[in-house]
Amino acid sequence: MTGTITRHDTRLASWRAFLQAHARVVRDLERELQADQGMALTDYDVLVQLSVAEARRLRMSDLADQLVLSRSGATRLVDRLCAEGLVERVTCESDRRGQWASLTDAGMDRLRSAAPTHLRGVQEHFLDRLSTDDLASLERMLKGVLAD
Amino acid sequence: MTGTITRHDTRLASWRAFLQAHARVVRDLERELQADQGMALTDYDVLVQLSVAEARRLRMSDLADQLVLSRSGATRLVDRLCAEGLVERVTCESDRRGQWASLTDAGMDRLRSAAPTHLRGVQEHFLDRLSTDDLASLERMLKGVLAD
DNA sequence: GTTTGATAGTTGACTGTGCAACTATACACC
DNA sequence: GGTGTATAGTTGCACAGTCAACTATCAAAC
Repeated sequence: MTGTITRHDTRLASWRAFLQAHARVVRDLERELQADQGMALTDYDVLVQLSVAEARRLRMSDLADQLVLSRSGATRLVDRLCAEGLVERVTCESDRRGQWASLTDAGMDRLRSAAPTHLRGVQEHFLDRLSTDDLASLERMLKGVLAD
Repeated sequence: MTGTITRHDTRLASWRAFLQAHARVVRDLERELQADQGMALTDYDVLVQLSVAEARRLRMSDLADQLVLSRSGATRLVDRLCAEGLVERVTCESDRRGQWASLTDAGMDRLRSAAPTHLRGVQEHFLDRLSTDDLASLERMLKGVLAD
């Protein structure tokens, strides 16, 4: 669009802040969730995605897309959660190649009990540091980054 | 600060956009840098950090902090870069426990040759999708998130 | 109905990263 | 000067995630 930038372009400061803020906040949330709930952040994310999905289930590929994870990554993640009884696999009737990852009641309970820790963290490390207006513009900007 | 939030708080949309935007952009940059330059994004980040540091060197712990990486992670990362000749370890004279990770000339060259690919990606996937004003507010907001 | 190409998901081999435990050095205090 | 505590960095071990190769199924073309 504009000409090529150099390593000293001042706009890169925003990019670096973006990277660092993400890394720090996620690292802290990860540690807190692990310490208080013995749960990995990715596992939590799966439960959230399934909990808001239609019929509390998602095709493996859609889950992978939501989590920005490779398909094999999704396979193994769901493997682990199945072993814990939080998720179950259901073969898709209309497309026999496919699998639903479906949230069990135990999974829903686990999500409910882990949520307070996680949400408190998100609030403390992220939301409370931004004004309501800021949060709105942030959402708008990042949706622009995500577009197409 | 404000009362505890629930999983349905509307402010969480900003948080989710933040997570997804980060994951998508970083995944794309990672793939492009790997494909075009055979280099991992983390490796690139090390070279950048060292290149802008005083005397082009950084103590292991400071490097770990900059990269938001564990100390063992930094050790192994520097191990790999030393093996490639892009970085070298220098024992710190004033504190014999310490090590400097120091950018070699080869490392500087490698950075210079990889930069165009990376910067083009950052521009395309991130910078060009935001206005100059947006980038400024973004930087301000994220520095607030990083504060203290 | 068979062939051809695309898609869904899993598996094997490998890599990167974290935590906990460890070694070595520094610093403070008696 | 010796003792105790903190800090810098590395290593063992475990585990999560990626890419490439594979199997099974679907859909289209003929």
